[in-house]
Amino acid sequence: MQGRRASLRAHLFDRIRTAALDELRRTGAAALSLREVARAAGISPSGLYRYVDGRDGLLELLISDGFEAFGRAIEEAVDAAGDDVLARLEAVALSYRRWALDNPEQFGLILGTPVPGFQARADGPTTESVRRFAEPMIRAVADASAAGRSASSGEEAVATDDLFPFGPEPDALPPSLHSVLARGWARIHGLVSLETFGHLVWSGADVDDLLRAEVRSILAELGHQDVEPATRISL
Amino acid sequence: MQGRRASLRAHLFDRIRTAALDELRRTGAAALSLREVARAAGISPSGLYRYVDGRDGLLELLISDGFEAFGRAIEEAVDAAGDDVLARLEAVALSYRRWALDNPEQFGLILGTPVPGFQARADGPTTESVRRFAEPMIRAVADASAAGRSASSGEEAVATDDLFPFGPEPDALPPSLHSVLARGWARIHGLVSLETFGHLVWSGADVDDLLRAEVRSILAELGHQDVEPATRISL
DNA sequence: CCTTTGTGTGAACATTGTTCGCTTTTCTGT
DNA sequence: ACAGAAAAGCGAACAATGTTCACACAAAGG
Repeated sequence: MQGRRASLRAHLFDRIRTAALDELRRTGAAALSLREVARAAGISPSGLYRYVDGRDGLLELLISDGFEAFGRAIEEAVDAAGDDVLARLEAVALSYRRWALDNPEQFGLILGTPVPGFQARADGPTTESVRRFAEPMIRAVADASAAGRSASSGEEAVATDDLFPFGPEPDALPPSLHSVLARGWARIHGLVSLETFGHLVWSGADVDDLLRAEVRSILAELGHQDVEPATRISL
Repeated sequence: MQGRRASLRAHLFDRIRTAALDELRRTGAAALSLREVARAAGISPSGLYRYVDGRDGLLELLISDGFEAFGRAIEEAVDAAGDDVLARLEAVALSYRRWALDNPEQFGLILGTPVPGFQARADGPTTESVRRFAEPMIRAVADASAAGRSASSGEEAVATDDLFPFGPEPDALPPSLHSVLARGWARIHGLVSLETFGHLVWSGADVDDLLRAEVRSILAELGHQDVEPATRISL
């Protein structure tokens, strides 16, 4: 059998993966101990270096996995949301929040304060994971943008896939989408990260409600007249 | 002289302060070394414990100082912005961004991923600093909200100070302000934190422009008809 | 003046990340 | 099939970290 070594290696690598994730969940990224991970995986600290390039390598693995899982969660939510543009965008926002609250340490690791020494290399696995993470969100916003444009101009709606056939290359985004995408993402991420990191406790607000308001506001600004405007706040 | 000891102590404490801040700026919060701070301050590691409760104490000091400085920067900007509600809110957003970009490590420390063991005690200095940090932003939003209400209803504008005489107690905020405050802050913070942490490089967007658009959007939703609506994005 | 209180030191300990030789196991080419 | 190459894992070692503790010394106060 050719794969005796390979299969053992794959097995151990999985044990390391889950051990690292457990440790991250328990103690957080800043306090993540390589030796502890090695203990939990049943390997010597030095042996870990055959699988992962030191502590930073461990973090890179966790970051990549984190983006992957985060993207999958969003994708599943938006897929389950049906065809309505509003429902899909709402699914993005609410699943974004839920995943962050359910995995605060991972969320902090991948989108919070960057770890000091670490910089994702373009060839590393992180880059691809980030692409996969961003795709469902980009799609939802692009759909909403296209639909809004046709709704406000009375034109025929154009299939988004024809407009944005971004495949493997992520640079194929039309620049006009950049700002609306950045603003939309930032609105969701702002609320969610503030809440996840504990800075929104003073307001007793239901963050899900705030997110829904933001989604409606985004759609309204994109030209969707059908969606009721964002809740007008009166004192 | 009664203050021989006290003045020496105050002097050394200042050296520790600046040494810690330097170290934070250089290496980041996660890699902040108590021994290095002690070296830079010209004191033994154990001697530091007479001034600060270990590494967490050092972080608490830096967090408190960070909120303080951040709040001062915003306050100065909004004070220099004149009386126009739009200009003041824009000053909040733009100074928020500038301070974050100028002090990324401090920004990450106080508003990014929380440090694992640390939790601000209600009696600690952090609580008061946070209050001072939030005040100028709250004021600007409250003013905008009040002005927007009177503008859309045609009523006489009411001085904000009469409406919200929040003094020392921060709980005196009217609950109706909570959601608009949270959403406004989140929009600014979302853009700024994403940019500061390096997650907005793909969009070549000018974040200042995005922030201005958000400020206008907030004002529009608060009932300011005079302000031009947020830039309508066309594909 | 003598006691009490505070200040800073140095040695010690446990724990961390990382490197380096060494042994043992698996693969590979002839 | 078997010798040589490659890989895997281990344990010892090293520097550096946070924290504690007994001790020496300076200041304060009756």
